[in-house]
Amino acid sequence: MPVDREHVLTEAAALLARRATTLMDEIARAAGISRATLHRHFAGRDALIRALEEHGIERFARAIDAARLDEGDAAGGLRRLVREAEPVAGVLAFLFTENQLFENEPVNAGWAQLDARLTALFRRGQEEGTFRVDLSANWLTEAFYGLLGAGAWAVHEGRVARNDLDHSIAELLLGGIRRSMEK
Amino acid sequence: MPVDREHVLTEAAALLARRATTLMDEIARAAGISRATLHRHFAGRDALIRALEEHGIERFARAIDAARLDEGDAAGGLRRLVREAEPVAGVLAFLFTENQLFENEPVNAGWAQLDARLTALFRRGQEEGTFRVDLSANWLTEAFYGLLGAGAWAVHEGRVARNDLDHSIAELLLGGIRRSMEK
DNA sequence: CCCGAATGAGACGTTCACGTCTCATTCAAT
DNA sequence: ATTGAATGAGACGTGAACGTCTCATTCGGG
Repeated sequence: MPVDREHVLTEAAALLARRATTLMDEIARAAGISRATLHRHFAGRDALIRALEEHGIERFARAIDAARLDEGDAAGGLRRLVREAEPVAGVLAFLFTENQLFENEPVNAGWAQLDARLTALFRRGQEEGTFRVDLSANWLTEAFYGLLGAGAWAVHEGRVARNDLDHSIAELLLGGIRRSMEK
Repeated sequence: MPVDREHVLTEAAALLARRATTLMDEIARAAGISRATLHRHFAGRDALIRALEEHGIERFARAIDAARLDEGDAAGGLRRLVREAEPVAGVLAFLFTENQLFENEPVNAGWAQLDARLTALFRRGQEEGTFRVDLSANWLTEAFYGLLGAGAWAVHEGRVARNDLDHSIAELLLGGIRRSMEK
């Protein structure tokens, strides 16, 4: 059967996110293929990482598109974003935690653009008066990545049900831990 | 001059959190010592990682103690915890993101205990009625680590001022992004 | 001032994962 | 059934980082 490139990248991201030194052999086995085949599809470890970056950035960009951040109120956009980005969370977690990889790389540009779109969403919410202004849009962007990564990991470890993930992330981000009267 | 063990560990954590494959030589240089001296103080790379785990767990345990999680309401405890844990955030970020290191390790026990203390705090808040119950205490614990790590990273990258970090983390966790009427 | 301890610089051998290659086997399409 | 492509299993050489060691130098206490 032909190798499912998408599947390989997903498995690789899940492993690499939590142990950047994961062996090529382990990645191959996790993806259900042999090390030889892994090398046939990705020229080497570096090429695999690059593919991971490209793949993650592209999928996340599509998720942002699908979330239609400009429509409706900012909170709704954020909820849609969480839902759309959830399948990419594992890859994003890897790129986010290990993103010193980009140093002096052109890939950086693509990443910065995605950051900018997120930041714009938060800024819009602040300007519309629905998001608090004592937390900077930059920080909210970072927090988004952090929570998404933590969520992906929690699901992977079985501490959170995958079905609850969207709700757990979006609600914590929007409403916080404290019980609120206005809901 | 004598080697400042604490300083070496802090620098090592900062580098390793971003790139787990950081060379021993780079760690040594970042700490301002030679590779030879680094090896004189830590038997090897593994020993350095172990020391990092031990050090991080111990410092975080002290932070939890200092936060007096049992006193007052849960929200206050969480605020104090964020403040006390902030100096350890860099080390914790490394341990949290790279914590597949513990597999089948006794160190795991120490971690589990810290986790339990955090989870207990969130559960207490839920039982007292001040924390929402639609987000599990386990998830809140994971989210705490995620946000702390993201915060440490954001400060390191200059996207958030260190002075704002406590407030940024604690307020986002407690109140969320959405502007609330009840404050 | 002297002496011991600690450090820096660098050389050296070893280890281990990587990347390449070969060969047998399986799979899919015709 | 046949053929070509893709895969799995495994061997092999290479390279880079590691850990150890030596020697000169510096630092700090007596």
